[in-house]
Amino acid sequence: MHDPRMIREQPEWLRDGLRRRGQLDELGGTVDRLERLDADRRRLIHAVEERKAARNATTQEVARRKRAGEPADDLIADGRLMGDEISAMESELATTADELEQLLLQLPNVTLPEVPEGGEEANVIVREWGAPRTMDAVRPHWEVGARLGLLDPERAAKVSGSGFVVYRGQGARLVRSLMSFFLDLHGREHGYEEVWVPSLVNRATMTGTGQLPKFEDDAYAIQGDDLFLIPTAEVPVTNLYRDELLDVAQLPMSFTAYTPCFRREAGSAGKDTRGLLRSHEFDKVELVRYVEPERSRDELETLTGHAEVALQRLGLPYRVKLLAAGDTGFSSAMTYDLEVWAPGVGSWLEVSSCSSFVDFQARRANIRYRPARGEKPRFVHTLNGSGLAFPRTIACILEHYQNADGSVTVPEVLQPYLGLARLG
RNA sequence: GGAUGGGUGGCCGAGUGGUUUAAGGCGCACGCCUGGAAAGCGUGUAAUGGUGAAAGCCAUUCGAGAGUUCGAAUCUCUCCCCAUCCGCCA
Repeated sequence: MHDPRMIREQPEWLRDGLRRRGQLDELGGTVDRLERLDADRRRLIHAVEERKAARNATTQEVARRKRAGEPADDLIADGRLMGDEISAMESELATTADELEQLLLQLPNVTLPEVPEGGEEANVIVREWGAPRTMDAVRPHWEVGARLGLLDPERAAKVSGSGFVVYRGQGARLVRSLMSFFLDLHGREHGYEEVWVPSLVNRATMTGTGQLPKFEDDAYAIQGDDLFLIPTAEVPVTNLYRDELLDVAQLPMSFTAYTPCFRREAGSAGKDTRGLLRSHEFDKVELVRYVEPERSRDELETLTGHAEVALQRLGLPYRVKLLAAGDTGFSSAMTYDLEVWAPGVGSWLEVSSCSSFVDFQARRANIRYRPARGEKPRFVHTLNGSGLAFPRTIACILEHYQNADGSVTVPEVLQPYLGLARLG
């Protein structure tokens, strides 16, 4: 969410942000409407507060006369009249403020100046690491997984439906190994505090990070309890400090968490769903940072670097893609995707998305800090990124490390966790 | 699921219709004291919105919403959340 003050102070900045996302035609009218609503709102506030100040003065005088034993009936009648005027104007104000907020919640974040304009065709590969393996004689991971008994898609469909995964035997242990490896890497080496958080969260939490109200259809809701299954650990972890005022000495704060992630994937049914490419439930280790505003740009590089180390240790060739404005998520100001080459599928798979949200989430979630004693509280900047998502990482391991005999060499860094050098 | 008790500023906590314009404490800042420090003493210390060049002024905010009233932290209603105990239970 944006600062309402920005509507009147920098409406062109907002319009330009929408233009760069390619959404000016769609949402430009909203900005016009917001400008009118903001003017109305301030006019009403002014009028209401003037009446309230007058009523307060009257009320004080009534109190004084009562104590002095003097009659006050005339003032009480005045007060009643003012009360009626105030309620009329207040209800108009409430309508205006409510509409303003609803519209404001619909506007995406404005991307940073260095983010290229346009849609996904304008994405930029900023660097590459490792040598992609050719597709010759490499089977896709679902075939490898079936042959080695790592996956059981039929029974997954039976117990849950399409879009769910059952890992078995060495496959199940591979999942557990990744969880330990990623948490150890970020917790012990990169200095993140490891946290273990609920997978069910309330409505306020989902609103704080921007999943609600706009994307309610994408989330699984729990019948009868107004709770939601988290789509990512970003949601509970970023909301740990919702409605808190932090001391500047606490910053930066960084957390890493493993959680399952649940996504309805409404609207993407049938797209890239083979094997482990896209499912309704998957596992992920997430990185979340709370930082001072001045540092958030640098911190995005730091966080992205931490996610990259995970891929480097696994020896998987990847590329870093800076998303163009139109491809950047609703809440994000700048996003790098990490994509790993999957030689069996023959495409780059997104295994991490690292974003700076600047103050967009902190404003919604009301996470502030005091820069120095006596100074006004400011919103922190929040960042997060996957470090990493498991299923596509597993897909790439099964393809990149595939041997001619159908077995798969376990990346060296995972061998102590898995207790195996080879799958199959 | 049942019972009881709660939700007040950065934190703790008093407060049952009008000097609450939210007491007091902790923490913090500054000053006094001191060789220096601690202790002690004194002073100050909420957020948000509106307005203003600024100082300031005005308004709002005591879990949320609605109501009663000239006036609500305080009374009424609805809802949410938390704690403890009981029940159930991995």
